[in-house]
Amino acid sequence: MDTRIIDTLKRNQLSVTDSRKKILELFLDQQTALAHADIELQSGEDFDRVTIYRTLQTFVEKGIIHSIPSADNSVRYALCKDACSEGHHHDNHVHFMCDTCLTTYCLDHVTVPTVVLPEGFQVNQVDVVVSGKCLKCS
Amino acid sequence: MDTRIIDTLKRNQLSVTDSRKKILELFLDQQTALAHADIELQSGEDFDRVTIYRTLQTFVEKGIIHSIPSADNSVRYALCKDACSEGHHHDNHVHFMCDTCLTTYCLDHVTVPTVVLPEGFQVNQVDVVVSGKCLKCS
DNA sequence: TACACAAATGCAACATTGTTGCATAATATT
DNA sequence: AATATTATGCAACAATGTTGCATTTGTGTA
Ligand SMILES: [Mn+2]
Ligand SMILES: [Mn+2]
Ligand SMILES: [Zn+2]
Ligand SMILES: [Zn+2]
Repeated sequence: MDTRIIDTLKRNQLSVTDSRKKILELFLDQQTALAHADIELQSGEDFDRVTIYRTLQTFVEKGIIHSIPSADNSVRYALCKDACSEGHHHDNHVHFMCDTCLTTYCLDHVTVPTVVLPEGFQVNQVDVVVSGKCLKCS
Repeated sequence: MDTRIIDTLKRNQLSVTDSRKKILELFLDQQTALAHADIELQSGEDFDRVTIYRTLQTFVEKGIIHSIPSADNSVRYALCKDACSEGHHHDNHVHFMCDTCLTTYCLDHVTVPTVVLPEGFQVNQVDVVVSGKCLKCS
């Protein structure tokens, strides 16, 4: 059942450990984004905070998850569904954060628009974060 | 010379205090965004950290400055140039954050595109944050 | 200008969040 | 099974953010 989890870890040359399996499982179970605090709470068996920080960092580097900017000093993370790889993220979809319940969604089917910048600015990545009321909170 | 500063404060029913004058001055002098830490450093005369937090919060509420989301857990702030007012921000321009020098720019002339969301999502605000290399770092 | 009221500041104490080094434990390789 | 490699947990620390309260400062009025 967790072959998908193990596969993902191995494909990314990561050793298969309890914390990595559990944290990756959380992301797979969830269709919304997770903050560090969410993981700390939901992981059940408690891993050290430091381990969670390091695991998230590793997953981002490997292109397993991507980070989502926020205006409230709490970055969230979500699974990469596209073909992201080490150092190369291609998650160009829009994110939605509910003002009420703070749930953050990856809107995989809403792609980020092209933005034309003034002369001199070199675009690396475009993040679009929409806030408002989600389906449940309307 | 600082009549503009005093005017802005009075127009927003804020009493004119040293810290508010100084912090607002910093924003007026600067064309880029400022994080809490920047203000603490640049304010010269040292105001208590708490005062800076509260001043930033007040300025955001009054529509004097707006906050800019980031993917690195450090929200930045910049002057509102549009007609923002208490509880009603209208800063619908794109922001640019340099990966190299971390400077954050308000691209006042680049307006955020319209984003069409799936059924059920109610849009309140759209934030577009572009990262890459700025003019100085190219 | 002096006074009284209202509001902002500074301080202390605390909470939360994030970072680093290192010994130990777990995993992968042979 | 033995070894080499890597991740984990712990401790100690740094940075960031929050709250209550006494004191100071600013504002409107006498
Ligand atoms: Mn996403
Ligand atoms: Mn701006
Ligand atoms: Zn919601
Ligand atoms: Zn730069």
